[in-house]
Amino acid sequence: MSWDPGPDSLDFELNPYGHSLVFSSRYYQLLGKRKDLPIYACKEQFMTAIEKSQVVLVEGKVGSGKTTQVPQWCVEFVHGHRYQSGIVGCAEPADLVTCAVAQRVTDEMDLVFGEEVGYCTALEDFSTQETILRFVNDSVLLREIAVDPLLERYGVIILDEVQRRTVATDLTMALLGDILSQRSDMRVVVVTTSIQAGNFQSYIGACEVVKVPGAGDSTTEIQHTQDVVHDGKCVEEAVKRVTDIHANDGDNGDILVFLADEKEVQEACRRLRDVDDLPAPLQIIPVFPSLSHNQLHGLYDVPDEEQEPTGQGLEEHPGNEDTPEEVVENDGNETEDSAHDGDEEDDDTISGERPRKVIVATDIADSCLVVDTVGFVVDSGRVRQEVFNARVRATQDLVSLISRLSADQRADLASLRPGKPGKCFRLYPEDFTEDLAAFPNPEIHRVNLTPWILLLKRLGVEDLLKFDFPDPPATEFLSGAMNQLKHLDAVDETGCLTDLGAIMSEFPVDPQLARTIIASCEYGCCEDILTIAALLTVPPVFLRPPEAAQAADDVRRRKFARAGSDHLALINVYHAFRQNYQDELWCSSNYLNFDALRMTDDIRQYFGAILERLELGPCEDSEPKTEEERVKNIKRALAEGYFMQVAHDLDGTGNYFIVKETQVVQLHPTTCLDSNPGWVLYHEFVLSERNYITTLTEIEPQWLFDIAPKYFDPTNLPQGEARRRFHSILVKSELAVPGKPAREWAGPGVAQPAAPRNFHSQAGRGPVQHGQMRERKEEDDDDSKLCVVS
DNA sequence: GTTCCCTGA
Repeated sequence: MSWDPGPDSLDFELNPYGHSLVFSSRYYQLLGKRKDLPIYACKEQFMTAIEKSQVVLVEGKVGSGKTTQVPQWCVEFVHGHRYQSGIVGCAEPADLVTCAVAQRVTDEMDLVFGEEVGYCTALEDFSTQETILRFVNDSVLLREIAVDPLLERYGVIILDEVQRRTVATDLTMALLGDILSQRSDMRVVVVTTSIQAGNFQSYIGACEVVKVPGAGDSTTEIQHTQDVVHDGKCVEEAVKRVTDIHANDGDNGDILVFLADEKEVQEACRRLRDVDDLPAPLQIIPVFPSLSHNQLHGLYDVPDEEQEPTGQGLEEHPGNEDTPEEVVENDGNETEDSAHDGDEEDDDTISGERPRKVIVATDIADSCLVVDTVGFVVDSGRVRQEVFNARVRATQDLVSLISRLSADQRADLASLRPGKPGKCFRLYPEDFTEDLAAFPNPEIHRVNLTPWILLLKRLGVEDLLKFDFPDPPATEFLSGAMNQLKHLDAVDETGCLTDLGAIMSEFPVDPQLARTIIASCEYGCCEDILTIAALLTVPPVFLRPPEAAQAADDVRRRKFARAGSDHLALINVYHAFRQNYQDELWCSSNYLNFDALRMTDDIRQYFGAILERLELGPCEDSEPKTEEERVKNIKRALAEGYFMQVAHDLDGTGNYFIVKETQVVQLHPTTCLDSNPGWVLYHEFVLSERNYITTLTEIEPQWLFDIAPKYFDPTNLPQGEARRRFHSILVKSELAVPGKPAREWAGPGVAQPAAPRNFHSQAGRGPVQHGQMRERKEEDDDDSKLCVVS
């Protein structure tokens, strides 16, 4: 380790953690601000608590400084113990926040971003062996448990924003209980805006509790509308409210607007830019989760070169800063990873009068991103969330009302300016607040659990009913997930992980897709399936801007459509993108998402590296000889994973039946299919105005018997058309045993599950070894063994 | 004749 053990107090003049031993003036400048944070008064209490207790629960309102200060205190703790138990890991619920907080904390500690303090998200690992404080995305931490079951590199784990109740945080909290019992030297710090949001105290049991007193010197005045504002009117109403505030409320605090989703945010920003009779210019800043952290332009004031005139010794922090009036809790300080690539931001600066900011955000800004120059909040009270319908196994994106906790947090954000009161305008009537749920609904209650359950199985959880979930999901969710995993042969009849399931769990994708990737080795179409898998994993590649919808449709169908398969169309897009030198302009003129396509290669190579590591690869003898055979093999490989997601044409009118669910669905209009094939496999079933299945490939029903004979045994199917059809297919196929009545076809010896396949994997070579996950860069260079597709 | 993606890398 490259730092010297030093004094335990950060107030000492030498930096105990960094290479350069003397603190910069910037450090003191930030320290002054840190001392004003409400949480600063709790430091001693916290340090005593963590010495004494394995688990510390910290509760504090938004803006109290929890997210930036607690990790630093934990570093002091592990430093004091000479890192004997490990370093500090801090789990955050979103990538945007993970990186932003890491940058801010690096700055406050006067260290080097990516060295002593680093971060790790799905896409990036910006940390080293020397890192002592590592911010990680919560699902990345959960996956780390698979390779490091006792999380031995960490002496302290911080779970931040626990009240958001992401699946990954919930599961990690449950698993940590077990880890702590085996590691008496480890500490866990649970950080939340509200202990009540999950009965955390009774869930955790014995622990020390640190409650941060409220800031208290200013409160938010809240106004409600008289009437309900309907979904379609929210954007308009919010824009009107912003222009009103700007025209009439002179104290010039910034304005923070909460809308339901990215689409509304973009729409509101567009309208605000179009308003032409403003008394003074506004700086419009959209914020939503899929922004990359270097797109948070202007959220925090960034003087860049123009530092406060104090600046000596700031070389280590090019571009990192913020103004004195800003405290950032989780904040992203602005910018772009200066440390990554030195990208310069030429934002407006706050020299003199800066324009008033209007930050238009989704719920990601409820608690994770704090801007303390805000004086006005406009809250639509809504959020768009994915809701999984376990009965029909379909996702639905619904706009729902936020919880009272979120509503209160949003209001609190209006009064973080020292000594100045704030105002919150809620776009809903006052009596609505009584109908709001008190706390956010845990995500584990509303998403498809199949991938998460596979991960738990991989982590050695035997009995899910006995697993200590903070809030157990409905048994319907658990059994639905287990059934899917059984059909996929990922777990056996007794619920134990199979060898195939262990292999599937290596892939950071849905189990169906993992199964398809593995199957592609047998069908000699790895390269094509890896391309499809990568494209199904990145954000949608086809764009459809409202003003050019027709043109986008035309291009998609003319240039990329391929008979009978949207999946094959994706392959066409990928190759066309490469043939056109991965050109951004080419993408926009073809209505393709450049950012998504640019990510595809990395992900594709990563999946390929997993196959290699597992010693799974294309079988030479299964290489397709003809184009026709190649297409057929791709489709069959898809069917190996997605056989539970097939639908058949009911009557030639475009109404399709989902085989097992007796649901009638339509093919989504964006499909490239130009006719209505008899049988299709789909990637997703979305419930919206109508029931649609999307990303489709035509298949032959006979394949389904080969792949999953038991699943498609007619006697297991509901009464109806699908059953009749399978019956007749079966009669024609050689599987039919003459003279036996149909209902016995599923009997022993006739339609057994497919024999376990040889996955070319060496027995006993299962789990990933620690560290392999990040070694891919080297591996990738010699994957020449995988064939290249024309 | 029109869903949005919190996340895995």
